[in-house]
Amino acid sequence: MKEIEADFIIQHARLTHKILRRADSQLNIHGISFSEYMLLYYLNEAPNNVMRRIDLAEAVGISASGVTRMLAPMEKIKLVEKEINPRDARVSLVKLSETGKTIFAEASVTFAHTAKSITHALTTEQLKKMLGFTSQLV
Amino acid sequence: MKEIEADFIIQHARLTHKILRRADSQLNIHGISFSEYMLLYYLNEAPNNVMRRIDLAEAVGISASGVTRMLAPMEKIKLVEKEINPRDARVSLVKLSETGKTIFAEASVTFAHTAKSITHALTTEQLKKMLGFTSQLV
DNA sequence: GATATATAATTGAGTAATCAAGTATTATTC
DNA sequence: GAATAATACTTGATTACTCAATTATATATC
Repeated sequence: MKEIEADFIIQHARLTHKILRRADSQLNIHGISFSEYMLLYYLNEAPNNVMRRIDLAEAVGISASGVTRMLAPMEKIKLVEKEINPRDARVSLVKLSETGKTIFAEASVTFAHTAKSITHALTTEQLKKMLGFTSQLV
Repeated sequence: MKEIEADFIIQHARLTHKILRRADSQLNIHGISFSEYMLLYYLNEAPNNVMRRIDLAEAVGISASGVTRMLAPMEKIKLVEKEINPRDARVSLVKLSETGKTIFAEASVTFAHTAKSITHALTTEQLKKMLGFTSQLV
């Protein structure tokens, strides 16, 4: 008797690689990687498009130092801007710039297309169910 | 109106990071990473515990060169062995060693535990359904 | 059966992440 | 209110990959 839980994790990992390859190569057109897209995604959702770096790390699922390293080039090409938190000088806030918003909007069209092509085997109903399950595990 | 497909991909990626962190830190006890566990997993499933490097790459979801780089240390500690394919000299086969089998068996106990702890929010029935959906996307 | 094309694997160079340690600031405790 | 602990972030060193190019072999085509 096989363990379904372990099986699920293995299959999940396989799917991850497929998604990553596909999304990365498609988003490449907009000059961003999938991780960068995710980062922009969370900034776009955030109130005032501002987040603390540590919360961004938590959201995207990478380490604090990973965020620092990812943001450096994104700041250079002005996708995001650094802001100070007057209440707490330890914190360095990240804000989605106008350029960032534009790029994100454009990339989102591509991403939606990629997402649809990956999930086309499932009906909306099935996908909704699956998203519900996934959310319970995150 | 939000795109459910895109949402699903984002949630999937979040779950991936959670799984990876958890699995890596747990498997660490056995001296292997999650990718190494996956590699052993596919070798363990393979007939005669032998696979071509390129098929291993495809299974695990990394590049051919990634496999070469991953296997080097695993060969050194004798988890796997190199074998020649007499029919095709381009191919270099990889075989799960006896040590590898033992380590994999031990790590599988840990991994099953990790997998259960990640998926505990879902019933077996739900998980079965989710695995079915995931398989359709891979 | 020689030439062109395809396949399997490796290697060099580069990138993206990690962890551990360090800095700066804020919060807690006595 | 001084000392200790906690938090947010950055940096150095390392690791785990990637892609492009290379080597070696096998297959297809003319």
